[in-house]
Amino acid sequence: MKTKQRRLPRHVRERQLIDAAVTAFSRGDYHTVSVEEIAEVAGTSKPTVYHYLGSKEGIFTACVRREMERLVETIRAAVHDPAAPLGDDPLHRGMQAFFTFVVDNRESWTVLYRRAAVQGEPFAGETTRMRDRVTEEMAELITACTSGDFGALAPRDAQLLARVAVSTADAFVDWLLENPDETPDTMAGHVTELTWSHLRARRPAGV
Amino acid sequence: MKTKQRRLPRHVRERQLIDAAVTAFSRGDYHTVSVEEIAEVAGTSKPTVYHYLGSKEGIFTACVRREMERLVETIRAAVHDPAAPLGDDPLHRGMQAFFTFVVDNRESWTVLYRRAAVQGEPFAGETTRMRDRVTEEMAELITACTSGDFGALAPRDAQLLARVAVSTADAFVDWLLENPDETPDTMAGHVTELTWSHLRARRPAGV
Amino acid sequence: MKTKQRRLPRHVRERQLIDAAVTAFSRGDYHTVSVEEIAEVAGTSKPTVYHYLGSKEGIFTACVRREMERLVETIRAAVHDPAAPLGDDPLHRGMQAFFTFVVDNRESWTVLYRRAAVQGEPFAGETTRMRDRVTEEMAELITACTSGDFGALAPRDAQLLARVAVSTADAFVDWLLENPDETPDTMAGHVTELTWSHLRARRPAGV
Amino acid sequence: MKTKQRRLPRHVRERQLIDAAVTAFSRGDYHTVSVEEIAEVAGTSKPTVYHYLGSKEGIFTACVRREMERLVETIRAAVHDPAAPLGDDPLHRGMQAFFTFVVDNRESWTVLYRRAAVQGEPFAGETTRMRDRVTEEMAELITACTSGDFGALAPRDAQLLARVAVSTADAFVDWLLENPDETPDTMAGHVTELTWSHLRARRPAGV
DNA sequence: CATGAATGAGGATTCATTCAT
DNA sequence: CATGAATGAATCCTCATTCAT
Repeated sequence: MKTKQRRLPRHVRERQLIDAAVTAFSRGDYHTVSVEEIAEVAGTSKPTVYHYLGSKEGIFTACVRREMERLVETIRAAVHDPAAPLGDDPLHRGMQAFFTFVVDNRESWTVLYRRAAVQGEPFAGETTRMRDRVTEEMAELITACTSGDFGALAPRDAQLLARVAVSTADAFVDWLLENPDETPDTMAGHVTELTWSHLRARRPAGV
Repeated sequence: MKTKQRRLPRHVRERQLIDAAVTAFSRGDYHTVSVEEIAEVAGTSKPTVYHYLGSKEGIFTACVRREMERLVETIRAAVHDPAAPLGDDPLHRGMQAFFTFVVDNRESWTVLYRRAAVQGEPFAGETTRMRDRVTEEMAELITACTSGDFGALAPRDAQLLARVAVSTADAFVDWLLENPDETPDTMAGHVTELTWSHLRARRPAGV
Repeated sequence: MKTKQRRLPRHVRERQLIDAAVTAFSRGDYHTVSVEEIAEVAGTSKPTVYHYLGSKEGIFTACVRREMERLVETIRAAVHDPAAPLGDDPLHRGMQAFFTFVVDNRESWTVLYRRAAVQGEPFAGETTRMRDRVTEEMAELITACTSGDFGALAPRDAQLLARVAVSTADAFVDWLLENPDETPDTMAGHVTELTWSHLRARRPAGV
Repeated sequence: MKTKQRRLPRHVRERQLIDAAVTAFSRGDYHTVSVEEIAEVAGTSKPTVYHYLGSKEGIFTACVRREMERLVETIRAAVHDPAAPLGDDPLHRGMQAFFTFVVDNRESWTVLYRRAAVQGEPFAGETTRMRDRVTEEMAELITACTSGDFGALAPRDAQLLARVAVSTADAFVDWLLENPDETPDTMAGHVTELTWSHLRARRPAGV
């Protein structure tokens, strides 16, 4: 039997709860997951969940917020990694970090990318905005990496490329799931290469 | 006043109902849309909806099934268009057909690609399977188009490419919505080009 | 066993439901009465109650509205009774009608006067406004009846008198409950007399 | 910042808590006010409240009990005021005391008269009984004051008069709130006068 | 066929109350 | 003593689904 840890300090319980919620929401739809279920996964009772996160919407938003923070932080750290060898492609490092995160935190990615995007929900506003941060991050990354090589990339083009990159990445997540011999690195390679090739195509003069 | 259409032949009524359901499901996710709402959009009463489609799950599945049929049919027709000029790229034609469909039937695409993907639902099995048919179609298309130029493309590679193509396409749908000056043709161009460039990258010997 | 009347036409059920709600709300507080309880009293299920009245607040408001309408109507009819003998005091007739109503509809009065007045509830705004209509009615009645005898009564005085009359009346309701030998007529006599005496006291020159 | 008062003698703490509870219960009805809210107003935590007052019902009852004690004491003191000039009407003094109390302790009166009256609550028995003590007090007062002038007033008549007096008084409370130029004294005058006039009416031979 | 009427089942939310520190 | 932490038990409300007309 799992020994229930009672009387936990606030921030520990809170983390525990969000962990549980991420797991739950990755398994099913916002509406399919009941608060009761989340409480069970967390090993607590419904009122406790409400006490800490306020409402179902609050639970969901908290998940998206926290996971997004983690993801963005991970990517940034990799991109700006001071220990990286000179001449190493930061775009590639960012992609690698991204894929590693996604593979190591599949549930997080599902919640972030698939669940947060549903329109017509009360929480749509906030979560969609947060979801878009990955794309923004990508766009900035791409802009930064390309500015030297091809002259300034139009912001709009960076946006489009970023979206393609993220979408592709998401497709790769499923792929990774079904093909265990693929690694985050391979995937990162593909996307990076794809992005560069796309860049070359859009800026033929640049080569 | 709403002119009630009584006594219509079964398949006509059924089509009307599915039309309504697609519209409704494109507005919100499975759980957000109530059967009552669907009945309202269709201009009938709930029992009628049940009479024709059996259950909410039945309604949803019927939507996905029908829209998928239409989409696949549209792509196939374009690819095998006997009126196409010789030397014209069938992959490009397929993409064009795809994007045109998506732009002209935004609701259908939303239901097909966004709503049908939710896991953890009773209907997940069937709709996911159907959703995958677009990818299959794409994979076949890619295989067919490339077999001549690069030698047989490994099925697995085709699969991966197809997924990337579809994901990218979906990203482009949002892009199209936000950038009205883009056209399905441009988008199709991008994806085709992307795919080819990816192909070249994977088969360096082919160039 | 009570044969449940199923499939009742809309307006019949609605009346039935409000009847039940009045009974229930007269027995306890807004919060003490559960919707389930109301449904039981009405011989239906909760969803039906919601279907017809929308929400608990809606149920309560509907009760107050309907009962207030009935009460005001009853008083007005008595005051303007064309069959009343000449020289008969309309104020007295109004009071009589009021007390008769209250005695015959004790539950209604409880809901109207005691339950509708609770401040700090979401419904407070509307119900308080309705509750005040009895006082308004009284004030008008008093003004009308006295205008001839004492010269115009200041609106403010009429207001105050009306409030006293209604308060007193409410006290009499309890009294009536505990003293079955008192009749609405006696009570009406007391209040009328009280009002007149108060009037005389406030307008000593008027006699 | 809230200065936490620790280690106060029991009865001081208790008084503080009841003060807070009266304030809270005057703002909303029994069910609308949460124990948490009371604790907040008192500047403590829920368990402390429970420690001192036992249960929500206990809190409420304690409020009613204490406030009733205070009110009755106030009236009695005024009625039996040894410093009162000879010939001064004790009934009037009592009324004056009553109104002054009510105006100075509006929250108390609200709790006492409006909140304690709800039937169908577990505590209804006790609080209603206490609430009735005001009326009893009034009845005794009236009996005492009239015994000399009109011969013994039947207890029943005294009861009825007392109720009218209290109801009227309550009506005047609202009136006072809305008409700041009225004073407790004026109000007391009205009620006294009203009572006397009622008495005269009931005992025509007495004049 | 078509529909107005009705409900079983389930989910979000709140709150009085109790421990363990 | 005092309190942060935790929950059992209700309560409001909604919705897919079924009859009877």
